Amino acid sequence: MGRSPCCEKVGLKKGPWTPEEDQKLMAYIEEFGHGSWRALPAKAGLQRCGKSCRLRWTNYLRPDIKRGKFSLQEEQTIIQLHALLGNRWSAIAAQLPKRTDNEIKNYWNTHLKKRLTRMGIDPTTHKPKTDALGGAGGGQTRDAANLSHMAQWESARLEAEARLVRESKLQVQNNLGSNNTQPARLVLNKITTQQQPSLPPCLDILKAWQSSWNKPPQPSTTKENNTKIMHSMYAMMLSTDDTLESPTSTLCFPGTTTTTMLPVSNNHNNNNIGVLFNENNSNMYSLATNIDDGVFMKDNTATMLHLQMQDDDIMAAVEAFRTYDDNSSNKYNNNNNNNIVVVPPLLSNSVVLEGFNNESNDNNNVASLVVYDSNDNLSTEEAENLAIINGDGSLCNVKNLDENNKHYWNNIFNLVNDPLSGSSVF
DNA sequence: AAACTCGACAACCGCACCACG
DNA sequence: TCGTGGTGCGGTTGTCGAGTT
Repeated sequence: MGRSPCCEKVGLKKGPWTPEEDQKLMAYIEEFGHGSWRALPAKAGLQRCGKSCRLRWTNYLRPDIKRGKFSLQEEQTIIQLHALLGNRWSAIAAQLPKRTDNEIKNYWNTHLKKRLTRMGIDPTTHKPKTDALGGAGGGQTRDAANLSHMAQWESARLEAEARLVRESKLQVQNNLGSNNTQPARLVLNKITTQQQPSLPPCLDILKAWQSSWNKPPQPSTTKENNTKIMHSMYAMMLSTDDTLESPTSTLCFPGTTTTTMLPVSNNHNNNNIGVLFNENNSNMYSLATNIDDGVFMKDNTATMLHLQMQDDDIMAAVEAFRTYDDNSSNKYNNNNNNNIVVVPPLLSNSVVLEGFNNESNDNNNVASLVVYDSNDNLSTEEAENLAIINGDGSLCNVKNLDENNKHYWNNIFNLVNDPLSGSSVF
C-alpha cells in the first residue's frame, strides 16, 4: 500500500515558477516561516504542491544561497568529497556553505563529471578508465599514464578521507564536552586549505589546483616552479573545460605524417607554457631543450621555432600523450628516448617534464611521463617508468610508489590519532 | 531565417528515513 | 509496535537559451 500523496495533484501548477509565485512564497515564509510545507501553499495563495514550494525555497529562494559560478576551491572540495562520499550530495553540500545539494549535483553532472570523463577518469570511481583507452597492445603507454592518474586521485581521495575521519573525531570530542562549538564544516574547510606536512608522498592535485589559482605569477624559484608545474599538469587539466579540445591546438604524435605547431600565445608574460616537438618522417620525437621562457620546437623543416604556449596547450599535450594510439610499431624505437616534453610556466632550465621510452628493445614500449628535476640529479635510469610530483614539489618515482603506498594508511591514521602531527588546525 | 542540437539548470518524482502519536 | 505525516535525498525529466547547420 502506497503512502498518500503529499498533496492533491489535480489542479496544481507544475513547471517553472513565475516571479509572482516566488514573491508570494518569499513573502509568506518571511512573515510566518514555512511551518508545514503541506499546508503552506493554501495559506500563501499558491497553486502548488507543498513539496514544490519546499524545493523552490530550499534550492532557489532561500536568502543564504550563493549562486553563480563555482570557485576553484569549491570545485576542489566537490571532487574531493565525491571521491570519498560518492553521490551523497547533501553531505557534500554540507561542506560547501551556501550551496545546495541540487546545485552541486547539477554542477557535477554538467561540468565536473564530463571533465573527468574527458580526462579518462571514471567519475564514479575516480580512477582511470583502463578499458576505455586501450586497444590491444596499446596499453603500456596508457598504463603508465593511468597509473599516474590513479596515484593522484587515490592520494586526493585518501586525504579527503583522513579529513573526514578527523572531522568525525572532532565531533566526538565536541560531544564529549568540549567548549569548541564550531561547526565541523568550518574545521573541515580550514583543513582543506592547509596541507599536512606528513601527507603521503604522492601528488595532491587538488592542492595544486587550488594553489595554482591562488598564486599570481611570481619570479621563479625552485619551489614556485614546482607549484607551477602543478598548475600546468593538473590544475589546467581540471579547471578548463576546453583544455583537451582546444580549437587551435593540433598535436602530432608518432604515426602521423604531419607536423603541427601548437598555437602561439600572444601573451608573452611568464604564464605561458611551452610544449613539444615533432620531428617528421622519422618516427621520432625530439626533446626540446634550451628552454627559456618558452620552448623550442621543430617544424617540418627542422627549423627551431621558439614558441610560447598557453595553459590549455599543455594539457592538450598531456592528454594526447596519455591517450595516443601506440598500436603501430616503431614509435619508440631508436635511441631517442625523449618523446614528449612538456614545459611548465615560469620555468628555469632545471625542471622539465619528459615523456620517456625506456623499453625500446622489446615490445614493451613504455612511454612514461616523467618528472625530472635536475636538482635531484636523476639519471635516465632512475627516471624511467613514472614519476609523480608530490604536493610539496618533491618527486616520487614510481619505483618507490608501492613502498610509499604502504605508508598511506599509516599516515592517515597518524593524522587521526595524533592531533598535533602536521596539522595546524588542532 | 528556420530548424535542429546541445548544454545548463530548474524542477519533478518516488523512495527512504525519521519523529510522533 | 505500527501507522502516518513530514522531510530528505538522489535520479531523472523538462525547459530554455545559445550555438550550429
